[in-house]
Amino acid sequence: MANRYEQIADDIRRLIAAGTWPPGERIPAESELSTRYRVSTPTLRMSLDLLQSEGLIEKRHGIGNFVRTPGERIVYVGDRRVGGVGAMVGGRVTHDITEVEADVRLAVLLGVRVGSPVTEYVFVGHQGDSPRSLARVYVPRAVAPAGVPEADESPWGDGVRALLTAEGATVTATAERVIARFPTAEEAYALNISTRTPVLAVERTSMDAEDRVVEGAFLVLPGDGVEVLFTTRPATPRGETEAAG
Amino acid sequence: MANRYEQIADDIRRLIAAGTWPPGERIPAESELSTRYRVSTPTLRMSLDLLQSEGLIEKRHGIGNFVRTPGERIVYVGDRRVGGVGAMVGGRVTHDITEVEADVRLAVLLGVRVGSPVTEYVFVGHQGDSPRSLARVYVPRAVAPAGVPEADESPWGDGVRALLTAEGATVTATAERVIARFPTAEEAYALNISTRTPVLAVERTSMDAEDRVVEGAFLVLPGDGVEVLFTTRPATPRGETEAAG
DNA sequence: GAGTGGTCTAGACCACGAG
DNA sequence: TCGTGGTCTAGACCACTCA
Repeated sequence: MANRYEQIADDIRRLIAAGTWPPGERIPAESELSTRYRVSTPTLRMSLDLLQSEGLIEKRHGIGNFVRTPGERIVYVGDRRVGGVGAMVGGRVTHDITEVEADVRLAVLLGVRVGSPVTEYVFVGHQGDSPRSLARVYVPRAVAPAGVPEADESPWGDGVRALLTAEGATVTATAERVIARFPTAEEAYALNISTRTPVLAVERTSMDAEDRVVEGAFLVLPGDGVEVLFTTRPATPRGETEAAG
Repeated sequence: MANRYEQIADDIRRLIAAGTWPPGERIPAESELSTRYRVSTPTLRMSLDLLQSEGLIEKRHGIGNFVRTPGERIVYVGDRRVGGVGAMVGGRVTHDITEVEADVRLAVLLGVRVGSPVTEYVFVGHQGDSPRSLARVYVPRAVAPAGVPEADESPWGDGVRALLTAEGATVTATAERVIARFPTAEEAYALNISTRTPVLAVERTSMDAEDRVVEGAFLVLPGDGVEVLFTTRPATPRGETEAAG
């Protein structure tokens, strides 16, 4: 026999599938649901945590829990960093540039010495009101001076790569390492998600022909609203509508 | 001010880093920790959930919580499916073959009609005692008859691809879609993880030269013990030792 | 101010693993 | 049997959003 909170998640999942609450609509308040299912608050919240991680509902603090529109996931396409189906449609990207010194983590990522000068570009991608991606892109000053990416509509830092090419540091290879974890407090705040929403953490390094690391990045993408897609060639996207069954 | 459970997670993280509890060792029981930090059970468990998702501790029901050995993550290498550093070292792979009919989800993945005959290969990769990967690999019967992958030490179904080549269905392109979510009850059971451990879910489709889908797979990898690596070329792996800082 | 989700309490009982 | 982690209760109070 399944746990109580899984039973409840199953039931709500079924109700959403049946169209009881259409996409975009608010589902009953947690207090009402916990009364209806005769469970306590933490138990009900475990159910909602499951549904949220599946991308079926979206939590909005102080407002309510909402049924997600299917296919609303934005797509990070590995290697070519091109927006996929619905990627950043009507979206907005904010960025910020700082000069920093490499800490241990950065030094390992970029293959430079601790304390080396590095340019940090922070991109926050928004879809509608909510932030959907956090990208911290780093370029060693030894590779290229700090520059302002122009008209950058990419939330993953494409503009930075364009700058690199202009500096003669063309990217010929990319490695991307992906793990699933919970966000740090800062990441959760920046992405406006709960600290208990799983995120995809992508660690990217770009190298030039001499195998020198010319760019590194830490990407944090909310698991409930983003997918990462890797293909061995340009590829025609197939059935992207299958949200999360 | 950070939440109480994040403060506690920070403190335990610091103690682990300081070597108070060496890798492989049990940390104090949850009841003791909740007494020490003067918090209730659910609060303390939220802290441990964070540490678990970072791969710092491993929970064993009925035994205790253990400090993970750093660099213990196994590596799924996208596109070429080659074990990376430490991948399946001393590991063991079990597999199981069944004839099934395509349900809706499978039909979408493989581009076949619902009810079409499909061969299902289930691989469970183990590292030491604990399962670390669950791969469900599907091949339409129209592409190739069911076959037994020989001496398959790959937990991702490499042997199946070898079979396909033998049948004249050579894979020329692969697309891999990655999301982060919580596991289903079945997945959590198969992987021996809690239902609140984030997992990486990889949906893979392999195509031949005619763009026919010759293989599809659903991979479920525990977020706390696996990473997914994608590179644009064979690549020499760099500093894989940085476990999860 | 009213309603919502987020955090937290101080326990209880169950399921699992080892001796 | 005993100690462990897993689930769950029936509340409380805080933080956020909107009218």
